[in-house]
This record gives sequence, structure tokens and C-alpha cells, in this order.
Amino acid sequence: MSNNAADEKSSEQSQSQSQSQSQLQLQSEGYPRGPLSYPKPEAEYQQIVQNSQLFWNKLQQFSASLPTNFQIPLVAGTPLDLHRLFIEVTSRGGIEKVITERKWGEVKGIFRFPSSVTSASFVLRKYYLSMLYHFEQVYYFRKEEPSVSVADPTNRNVTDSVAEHANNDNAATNQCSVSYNLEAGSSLIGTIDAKFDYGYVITVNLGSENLSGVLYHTPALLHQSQRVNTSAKPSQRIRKRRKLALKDPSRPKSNRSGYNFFFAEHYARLKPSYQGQERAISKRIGLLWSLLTEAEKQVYQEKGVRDKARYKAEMLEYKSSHAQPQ
DNA sequence: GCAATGACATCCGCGTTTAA
DNA sequence: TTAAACGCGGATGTCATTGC
Repeated sequence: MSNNAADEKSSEQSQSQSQSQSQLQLQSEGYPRGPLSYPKPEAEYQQIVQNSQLFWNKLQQFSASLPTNFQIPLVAGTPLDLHRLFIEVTSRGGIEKVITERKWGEVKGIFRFPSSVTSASFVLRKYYLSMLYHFEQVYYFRKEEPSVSVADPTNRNVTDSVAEHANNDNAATNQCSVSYNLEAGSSLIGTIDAKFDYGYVITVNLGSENLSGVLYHTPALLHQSQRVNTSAKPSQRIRKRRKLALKDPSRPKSNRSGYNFFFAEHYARLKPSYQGQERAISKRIGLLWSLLTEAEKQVYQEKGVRDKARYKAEMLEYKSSHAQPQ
């Protein structure tokens, strides 16, 4: 099928869509509006990978079934090799994996874009989402229905997604800010039209209009990350310790020296008067330590000795419980 | 010799997003 | 399409001491 033919077909579909503008489609970012069900794949994934011509034929046919214009994107003035992009992404487990595992750097490296392309990762992701995402779902994952779950490879929540769509100029049909003055806590009545991996396709009755949209389950991981974000950012050492703790949480904490106890005590005291001068605090505490008499130091040294004993005892127990059976 | 222990601002590099 | 802004995570710096 030629590009023109594809354009004409998508144009017709666009017109039919514009006739049903009451439909509220809360689509995920950049994803072409997909059909309720996918066409059957007409080739095996391996064939698509091995045969570039077959790939292009099937992609154009597939794109024609979607309400999007099929146009090969240019990057730095050069047509983007969508076949190569498809292979590189699917060989890494698909778009969701590439995004969540931050593998765009690897994919980007394959294309060897000129240095002038400063946002290659984002461009590749954008074009993949707009041109290859549904194709991947059918020819790689062999899905029969669209799974809009990809809304969350970026791990953002529904609120963010909706807010973005409300700000998206392209989302002509995504007008969340419809004339209805909805507020948090407003009640709506609707029906579930379909269920998919991460949520539901729903229709809500608003006056004389029926608005369709998607409800997502907020991933548990997202909740965790949000909780983390609401608190102060942990220090690099704390993150490192947490990493070590995750590796072996039962390992006893290292013992602290007398100076460690002295430092902790004085740090808390000096902090209010040394706002934002942590290094100055450290130097100050070092000076104070050097000015202590032996008797004064002894108080802290004893704490260190006790902690050392604690550490030794805990390590003995730890080692005996982790000893390899002979 | 390196890492850990207390605290965290600052810098840097990389990936993502936005505006023009 | 691209440059710039932005966000995030890791490394560093300060100190003394100790265990591995």
C-alpha cells in the first residue's frame, strides 16, 4: 500500500472519528488511537525481523488500519530505520522494558546519530510509541486487543497522565476540561465496556453526553516511589547502606568509634547555627575533639568500646548462623 | 588500603521533557 | 527538529577512628 493510500484511508477514519467527538479518549501519551481489537498478524515475528521488505509491507498495512498517518519520520534529515528500531526494541523485551530498564542509550547507540541530535533517546521513544507500539503488540506479543497498560512504562500515575492530556494540544478529543464543572469528589455513573491488563474502558454519562475513557490501576511500585518522593531525599551514603542492607539485611551494623559518638552528639547541637555549612561543622567538631582532655575523651571512648563489643558479639552470631554446612 | 559511621550541599553526567 | 532546561542518581568533601 502506498503512503497516499494509507493517508486517504486514515483521513476517512479521522473524519468518522470527528463525527463522534463526544468520545473522551484518555489515551496514553503519544499512542495512536487504536482500535478496540487488533487485526490478526499476517507473519511470524522472526519473518518480520529477518525480512525488511516484509516488515515494511506489514507495517504499512497495519498502520492503515489505525487512524494515524503513516509517514516515515526523519531524524537529522535522514529517514529513521523503523525496522532496525523495531528489532532493537523487541530484542530487549519490547518498549515497556526498554523504558523501565532505561535501555534507550543502548538503542540510540545502534543508530549512530550525529552529535547534533541531542535528544535521540526521546525522539526514538516518541516515534516508536507513535508508529510501532501497536505493531509490536500484535507481531511481537501476539495480542488480540489493545492493552493501554503502556501508560505506565513511565511509572506515572493517572492524575499526571490526565493532566498532561488536558494540556496536550493534539488531544483534541481529550478535553478533560469539558464544559462540565467537575471537581474532586464529584460522583459519576458509568459502565465498564471492556477490561484490560491494568484497568478498564468505561463510559460515563454526563448530561446528554456519554464520555468514554480508560481507568488505570495505579501500580504498587508507583505508590512506593511517590512516598519516597514526599520525604527528604536520602543521602548517597544512606542509599548505599540501604543497598547493602537489601543485599544482606541481617548483617550487623559496623561498630562506631568514640569519635563517631562525639561527632553525632555535636553535629546535632551545631547544626542550627551552621545552616548549609556541613563541612564547616565537620571541621569544627574535629577541632573540638582535639581540644578535649583525655578524661573527656574517655567518656566517648568507653561508648566506642561498648559498641565494639556489641559488634563483635553480633558478628560471631552472624557468622555462626551463616556458616556453610560441611 | 578501603569501607563504614554521623550529615548533606554541591557538582557532574546522563536521560527526559519542553519550547521555539 | 533541536537546543536548552530540568530531574535524578552517583560521587565528593569534611573529620577521626576502627574492622576487615
